[in-house]
Amino acid sequence: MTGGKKEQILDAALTLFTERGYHGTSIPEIAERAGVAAGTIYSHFDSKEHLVNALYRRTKTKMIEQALAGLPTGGTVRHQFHELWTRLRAFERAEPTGFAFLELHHHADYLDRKSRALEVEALLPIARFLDAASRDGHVRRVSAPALMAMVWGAFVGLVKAERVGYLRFDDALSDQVEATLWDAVKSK
Amino acid sequence: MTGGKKEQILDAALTLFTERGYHGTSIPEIAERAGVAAGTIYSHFDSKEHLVNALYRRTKTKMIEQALAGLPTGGTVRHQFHELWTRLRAFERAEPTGFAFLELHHHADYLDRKSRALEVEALLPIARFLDAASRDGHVRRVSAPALMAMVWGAFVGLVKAERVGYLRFDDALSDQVEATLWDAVKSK
DNA sequence: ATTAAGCGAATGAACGTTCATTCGCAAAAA
DNA sequence: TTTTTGCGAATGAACGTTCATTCGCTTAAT
Repeated sequence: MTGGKKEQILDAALTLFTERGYHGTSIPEIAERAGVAAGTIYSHFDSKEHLVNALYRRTKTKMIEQALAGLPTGGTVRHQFHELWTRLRAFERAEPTGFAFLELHHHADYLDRKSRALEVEALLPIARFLDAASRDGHVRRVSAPALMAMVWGAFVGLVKAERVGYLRFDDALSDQVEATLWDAVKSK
Repeated sequence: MTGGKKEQILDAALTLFTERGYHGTSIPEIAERAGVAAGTIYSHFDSKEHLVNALYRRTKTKMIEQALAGLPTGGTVRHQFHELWTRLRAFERAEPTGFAFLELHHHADYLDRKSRALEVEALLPIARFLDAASRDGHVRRVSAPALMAMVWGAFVGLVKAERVGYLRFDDALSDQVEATLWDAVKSK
């Protein structure tokens, strides 16, 4: 079976790209951490650029499946928001390095067309949710992209603050912040 | 005079480090963009690492002076928040590349002790503002670091969304978002 | 005439990538 | 059963390139 080593390489690359960035990580370093020879990486990926794109797609797809796809369309808008928030946080808890990797490599210029297409696909469920909520007058009269950027930005801000040691993003804080942001977003 | 070329080098480095990252930018590239020889960079900075630290400090100091230092301590808390928001946005408008550079290089491992000390110094005025507001019961009973991370994160989220073309962060939107965030933060 | 500033070719280390070779194992031959 | 053959996966030394940094020289200033 060939899957074993390929996964090892992707896992090693995830850690190193997240810690030191794409250009700050060398192929020999990835090979060493993965426990394979440098040449082996090239029997699984055409180039360093193909590797980072494969990793980006694997990680982003996981996030879409676990956090964004199949959000409930029924129930109250508040409940839908709760579901989105909870799943997003669950994904970040389960895959903190993956989440950080996606943030760090967002719109990087070595991402190819296929990877960029995934970015848009990820935003679609949120955009649909906000559009529906806006149409029904449940959220503030602020443009959907702006609300999205605010809420997403706040979430990322909290995750980064935790990573740097400024706070602990535990369940209690998550509930408080969710309530705070909903208060900000909901129509008055 | 030596200042002319030094500034040119710093300006070139700011643009390139922001566009391609620290490891993605070479010294010869910086030299070419600055219109100086590669060797000249080394008569102004000991190394690439010293250069990025000098640039970080120059940029962060500007942001502290223009946006964070000397915030009003009198007046209503709402007015203080308005002042903070307005100055932050003014700085980002005046120096978009500088703002992006600081975001990108936040807590990077090639920053030295002096540079990291500036990060804390930058946060002090905001922390003081939030502590005072919290003591007087004007803001939500959520920890100050969490409120800070949320508001800062939302701001950064909007700036990033604009850079990528998802929205236009104009005065009207800025006012709407400021009001929205204050609504979220203020005590109920 | 002396000094300082700037230059850019030169340097060695490290990079991404290649490729001749080896390895481990399953199927075929004995 | 034991041996041989064949093959894809894995290896790591070696390649050309690019990197950060140095240094002997030229130019300009005093």
